[in-house]
Order: sequence, then C-alpha cells, then structure tokens
Amino acid sequence: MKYPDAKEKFIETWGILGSQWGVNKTIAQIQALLLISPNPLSTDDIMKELTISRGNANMSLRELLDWGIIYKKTIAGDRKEYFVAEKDVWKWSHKIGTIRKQRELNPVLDLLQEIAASKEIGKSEEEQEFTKQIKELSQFTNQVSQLADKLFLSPKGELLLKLIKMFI
Amino acid sequence: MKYPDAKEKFIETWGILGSQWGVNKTIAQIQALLLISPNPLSTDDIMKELTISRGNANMSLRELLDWGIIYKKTIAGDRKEYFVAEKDVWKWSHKIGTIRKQRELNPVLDLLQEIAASKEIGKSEEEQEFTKQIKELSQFTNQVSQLADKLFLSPKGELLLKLIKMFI
DNA sequence: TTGAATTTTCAAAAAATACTGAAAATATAT
DNA sequence: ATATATTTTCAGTATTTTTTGAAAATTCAA
Repeated sequence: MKYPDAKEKFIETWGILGSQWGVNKTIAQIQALLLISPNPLSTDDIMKELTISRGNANMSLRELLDWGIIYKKTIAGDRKEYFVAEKDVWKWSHKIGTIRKQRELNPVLDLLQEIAASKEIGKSEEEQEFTKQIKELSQFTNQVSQLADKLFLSPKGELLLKLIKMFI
Repeated sequence: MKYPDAKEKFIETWGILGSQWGVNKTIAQIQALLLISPNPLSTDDIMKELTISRGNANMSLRELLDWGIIYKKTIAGDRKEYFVAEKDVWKWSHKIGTIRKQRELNPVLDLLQEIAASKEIGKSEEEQEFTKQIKELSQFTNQVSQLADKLFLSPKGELLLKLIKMFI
C-alpha cells in the first residue's frame, strides 16, 4: 500500500473505530490526521483534508483540546491558530481513559455501590437476586477499575506490561 | 432507595452506559433486566417491563443470544420461549470483550501492522512521521491487546487481579 | 479606531440509528 | 389437516446524532 492510500485508510479506519466506541467520527479522524502530521495544521488545513465544514472542524477541535490530547500552537507572523497532537500514545490514551472512566463509568460505579449498600431493599426472591447481582457487578467493576487506575498511574506502561507478562 | 426505583435506575443507567460505548440502549437494558431477574422472562414480559415493541424485543434478544450472554429456556407445558442471562460477570464480560476485540479492534490492528510493515512508504518527512506514529501505535496496541487476552484467558480473574495488586 | 482576518455559535438540514407494528413465516396442539 | 399460538421480518416512521453554513463575535495589525 502506497502512502496516500495508507494515510486515507488509517484516518478512515480510526474514524470507524471511534464511532463504534462512542467517539464522534470526525473527532477521531482529526486526531488521526494530527497524529501522523509532522507539522501543526490550521483549521483550514483540516477542513480541506477531511472535507468538513468550518463549524464541525471548530467544535471537534475544541473537544480534542478539552480532552487534552491536542494542543494549540501559534506560528510567528501568522494570525491563524495551528494544532498539534499529543504524540505519546501512552499519554493520550491515558487521558482518554481517565476522562471516560470519570465521566461515564464512575456514575455507574457510584450507583452500584449505593444500591449494594442500601438497607431499603427487601428479602423477597426478586429483591435478593437483584442485590446479589448488583453486589457481584459492583465488586467486579471495582477490581477492574482499580486495575485500570494502577495501569494508568504507572509512569509509562511498558514497565508494568513487562512485569505482568513475566507472571503469566 | 427502594427496590422499584433502584431497579428502574439500574436498567436506565445500564442503557445509558451501553449507548456511550457503542451498544444499543435497548440491548443493554434487556441484559440488565435479565441479569437481575430470578426467573426466566418471555418476550412479552420484556416488552411490558421496558415498554418496547415486539420487533425491537425480538431483534435485541437475538443479538444478545448471538453474543452468547443470554440463553433460551423452555418451560414445561408452555409454548413461549423464555430467556435467562449469563449471570457470571466474568463470563459475560469475557464474551463481550472477546467479540468486540475480534470484530472491531482486530481489523485496526491488522491495518496498523500492514502499514508498519509496508516497504512502499517513502522517506519524506511526512511519510517518515506517518510510519513512526503507526509503528508506535501498533506496538502499543499489541501490548494492550496481549494483556487483555491474558486477562481474559485466565480462568476467573480474581486470581490475576490479586497477583497484579501484589506487584504494584 | 477601523476593518480585515479569524474564530465561534447555533438554528436548520442531513444523515445515521433505532423502533414500531402488522404481515408473513413458523411451530405446536388437537 | 386445521386452527391457534408464537416468532420473525422489514418497510415505514420516529428519534437521535452529526454536520453545515452563514451570522455574530472576537482578534489584531495598521
């Protein structure tokens, strides 16, 4: 596969992957584009490359900035704003993971814990099964969550991955 | 929180979580409903409980069956089909993880490897940066993927989680 | 200041996704 | 075989999500 095809296919595929996992396609594609770009790109560059509107580009860039996985960059003597991606895979995946865990998973974990701890739920077969399942789910997700936190908090990842490999 | 509220909130929240992660809301809600139900439920039970159409219930149930996280159950002397959830958290999350990895992640991993190995990509600054980023991404995802496989392959999870905790 | 360049906003349009409901197909009892 | 219960299908509809594009706001150089 030659470069232009490989590039297009990568951006396209990254967009599809995003949308399958709840990330807007354009947002994922802009990240992909900036990830592989050796220099900062302006909004116009991005609009042209992905054939999207200014509004869409602007909103998507803002979201990527909010996630902290792209940065603004000014170029001397140029009024336009330019953007660069955080290129360290570990850093940006860490940020995405942390934010999504906090925004989307934590509310569920909190609800599970609240229900699991509730004294108001009775002893009928139905309510017992409910409590049992919620407790198991709560315990399981806490374990996974802890593991994720520890993975993410470890400085680089490679280290831990190697460590884990050793023990399996 | 009393049982009916807790139940409703759990099903609702599980549906929201699903849709944030690319799983149809109804499908997630049906799984939630079956997870906490002490007895098998019929299509009509599910339709009534979630106020959804027969068509929707049928299609969603089929998908959950395809994933292997719910099962059909017949009740003697009753013509209707009933459904039960796989209740072991480790088992059903393992199945979901495996299927989604295979369907959605593997194509991306394959593409990354193909590009990373391509001899057709040149030496311009742009193409070098491209190859570099693809290689890093490929290496990183392979590590994560291997870790995930090993986690999922370990018989129960608890074991490994404890092991990991020990070494952190 | 003024005005041109640039960015932001957001109502409206388009696209993607999910859901309904009734007809068709299938299964089962008599 | 026939009638009845049950399940499946899918065209049409509704809903949600995404995108556009042009007006408003902002920035900045002269």
